[in-house]
Formats: sequence, C-alpha cells, structure tokens
Amino acid sequence: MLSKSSKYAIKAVLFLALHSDEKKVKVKDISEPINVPQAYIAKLLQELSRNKIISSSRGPKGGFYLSKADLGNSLINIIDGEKRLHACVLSLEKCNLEKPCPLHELVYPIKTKFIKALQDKTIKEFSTLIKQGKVFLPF
Amino acid sequence: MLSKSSKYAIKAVLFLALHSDEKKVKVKDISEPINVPQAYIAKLLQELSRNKIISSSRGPKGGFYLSKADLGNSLINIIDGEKRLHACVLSLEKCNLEKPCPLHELVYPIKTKFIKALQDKTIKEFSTLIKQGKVFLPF
DNA sequence: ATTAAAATATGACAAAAATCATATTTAGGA
DNA sequence: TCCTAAATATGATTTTTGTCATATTTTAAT
Repeated sequence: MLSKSSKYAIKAVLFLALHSDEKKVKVKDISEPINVPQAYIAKLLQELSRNKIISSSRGPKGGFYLSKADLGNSLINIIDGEKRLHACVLSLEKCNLEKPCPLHELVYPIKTKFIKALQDKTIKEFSTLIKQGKVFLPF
Repeated sequence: MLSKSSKYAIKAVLFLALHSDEKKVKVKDISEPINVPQAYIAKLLQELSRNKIISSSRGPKGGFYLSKADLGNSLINIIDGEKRLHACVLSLEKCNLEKPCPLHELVYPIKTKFIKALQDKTIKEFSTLIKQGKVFLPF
C-alpha cells in the first residue's frame, strides 16, 4: 500500500514531531532511532523540506525540525503522489463503485477511511496520541 | 498491498474460473483479454500450475484450466508468501495490537477482513458472484 | 511414427525502487 | 574572517521486480 520511502518518511516526520519542538535534529540523530539508513533518510528529508512538509536549517546547530505550521499539516502530504493509494486493489482502471471488481468491496471502505484519517489528522494530533500513550512507535 | 505479479495472477485465475469449465485455455487466449503481457503471464501460470493452484496440460488442445478441486481452493494461495499482506502498514516489526503504531488501527480491521475473505471464499464463489453480475471484471 | 501445438524451464534483459557516495552550499562560533 | 558542522544537490550503484526470448518437453491427431 505504501512504498518503503513513504513509510520511512512517515516514521521520520513522527519522530520529529516528538523530538523537535522547534529544536533542530540532525539526520544522524534521526536515522538511528528510526532505523533507516542515514544517506537514504537524508535524501527523503531533503525532499520533504523542499516540499515544505518539514523545515530545516543548514550549518552548525542546524538540522531538521517541525515549525508550528508544519505541525498543523496532515500526513497525507508526505505520501502525496502515491497513485497506488487510490488505485483499485487489482489496479483495474475501470473498476469503480458502480462496477466493482471482486475484491473492491473488501478494500474500498477502509482505504477511504485510511486516506481520510491521513488527510484530517494533523501531525500534531498524531504526536499527541503518542505522548498520551494511546499509540506507539516501536521503531 | 499486492505486487503486480499477484494482481496478474488473480486476474488470470478469475478469468480461468469464468472461461475454462474443464476446457483448456491457452496462454495467448488468457493474456489478451486480461491485458497482461503474454510471456509474463505464461511464467506466472506455470508457477501456479507447479504449485497446484491451477491445472494444465501440454501439447495440442492443451492449456490451462481449473479442475473441480482447483475451483474449491481459495485465492489466498495465489498470493501466498506475500509478507507485505500481513505486515504492519509502516512495516514495524514490533507493531501489534497491544502496542499499535499510529496508523495501525486505521488499517488492521479491514486487512484482517480482506485476508479472511481471500481465505474463506473459494474461487468458485468468486466466479459465481461475477456470473450473477454482482461484481465485475473490467480488465 | 511423425508432426505440430501446446506448456515448461531457464535465463537474459529492462525498469523501478532502494541505497550509497560525494562535492557543494550555508550558517554559527571562535 | 575563517573554520567547521550541518543540509543540499546530484548522480552512481545495487537490489528487486517485472518483462522478454528461446530451446526443450509433452501430447493429440494424422
């Protein structure tokens, strides 16, 4: 459903949400705890930064962080462009609710709900759930 | 969620369920309607045959088909070995119902339902649904 | 028995996704 | 101002997945 890159990106952003608070975190201090190769997550973080999903600053004491504005964004932006998320389970172009493929009804409802949650919940809300101990990040 | 190969395989098997009835269908007559490269689906069909998911016979008048026994099998066998199907959305090893990751609850219930449906429904049942016009195969 | 039509086995090739490497730019602190 | 620590940009390499090609084997029909 999600590419490895998207999963990595989500992990990194949630990690930042918990650990940055306007403080900056350098790649090395992100990659290790979330268990993703450093060079790889660096590239992803750079892209997220370019796309204004997260913030960054260069130089000593620099690093990645989430601004207040960033925290208000939704996770869906991170994985935007993932056509696979919206596509039919069997990747049938012409499959739709009127003419659903045999597996469609099994998957459609939750996928909709999943996407909606990614759209509606802010990063901050996710981070709150984690801080409250309602959900976990067993990286 | 499913690899391209799995999707192709499911399409092919459902197609066979509708069109074989103990009659044999040759690859060419499968690949075209389901819209999958011939050489590729050939390989997949051979593998399915080796794994006893479908049946085949060689030589003139040969081809692939579903025996009565085959029709009683479930679709899950086709995609068996797809670890990704069972894995956590974020691929977190230690994510589980006691310590769910933030996206877990959004996905877990339906995934379970999805897998169960693939396990419980026979190929024949799917084919019946299609024949009844309840679901479709817009290949 | 011979021929032809099919699957089978095997492996080469291509494309996409993931990973790694490195030179460049920026910014803080001495 | 100069040094150093960080991100950035770019692209090379590797791995995985998907695709294609072809020689071999089997079997039905003549």
